[in-house]
Amino acid sequence: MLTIGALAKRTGTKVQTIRYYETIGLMPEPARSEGGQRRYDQAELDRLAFVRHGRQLGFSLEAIRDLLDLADNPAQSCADADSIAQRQLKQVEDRIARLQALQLELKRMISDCGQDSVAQCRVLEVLRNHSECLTDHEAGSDRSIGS
Amino acid sequence: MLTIGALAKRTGTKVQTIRYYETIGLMPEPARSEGGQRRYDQAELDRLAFVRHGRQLGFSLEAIRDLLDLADNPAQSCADADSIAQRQLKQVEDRIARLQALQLELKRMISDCGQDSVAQCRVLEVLRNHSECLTDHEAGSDRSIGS
DNA sequence: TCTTGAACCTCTAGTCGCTGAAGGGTCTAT
DNA sequence: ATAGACCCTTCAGCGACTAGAGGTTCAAGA
Repeated sequence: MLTIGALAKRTGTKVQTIRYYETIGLMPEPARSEGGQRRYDQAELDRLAFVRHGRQLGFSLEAIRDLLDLADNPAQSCADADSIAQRQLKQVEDRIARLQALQLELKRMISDCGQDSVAQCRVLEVLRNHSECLTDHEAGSDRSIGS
Repeated sequence: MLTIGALAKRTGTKVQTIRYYETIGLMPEPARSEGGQRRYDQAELDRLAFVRHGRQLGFSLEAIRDLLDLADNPAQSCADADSIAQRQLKQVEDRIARLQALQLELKRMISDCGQDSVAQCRVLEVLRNHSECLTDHEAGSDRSIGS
């Protein structure tokens, strides 16, 4: 029987994060000690490890919820899990492409900047004039892979 | 004199976002019509364009605030603007590296999955066993470039 | 001049995935 | 018995918006 602190240490999660996962129903309500403290067993440790690993791979909590459901029903086809992973891969690839365009633009902007006075600064100039950019960098939404 | 809607359209920004920028002091309080509606001039259009372009390049609003200050004081050296841009470039490069590691892991995970039953699903298996991963993918914080 | 309806206003709350802090209670080792 | 490390709940905050409710203003057409 693990305390929440021990579970946190073993999975590299913060204590508050575990409680947060419980409030949103991603982790089950655990057993409690006499005094009301949470006590976890192996199944809960496994589940949390699964969640954390999914997060490290950039899956959203919603995606992880779906993957957990699949993992809990071992009879059915794994096509669903595959398609969730495919979607995630595609998102990662899109993000990489977008970031590489930004990287190019930033490099160009910086290398042109001779660190003169602000009046002729390339960095500021480029920000002022989008037309000096090579790419569109419209940028869709991009948030992910927390901590 | 532009209405907020016209300004939004010209800069590709949502109306609410402009008002949000005003509440956090990134955009000045504009003039108002008799009836109390916001009215913008060219200087404000330029400023908003600068902000949006900075966002597209992945700068945080804090970084943009600093860049705006620099742009407003054209006498001083542009080394500061340069270093803000350098920092941004470094962040982008780190993010790319991390995403590429994820990409590899996801690809490996997916290609091993023959879409059999969930019991043997590679995707779920990999999530269960971090030890099957090639990389550490510890992942620092990663959020950026909202649109 | 009146009316329509699109666009504007303020204010509040929600998004995602946590994180931190306040103000307490519990557990365990000495 | 007591110290102090750990645990509890609850609430607020982060960044950068986004959405909605409920009301007002504006410009154009009849």
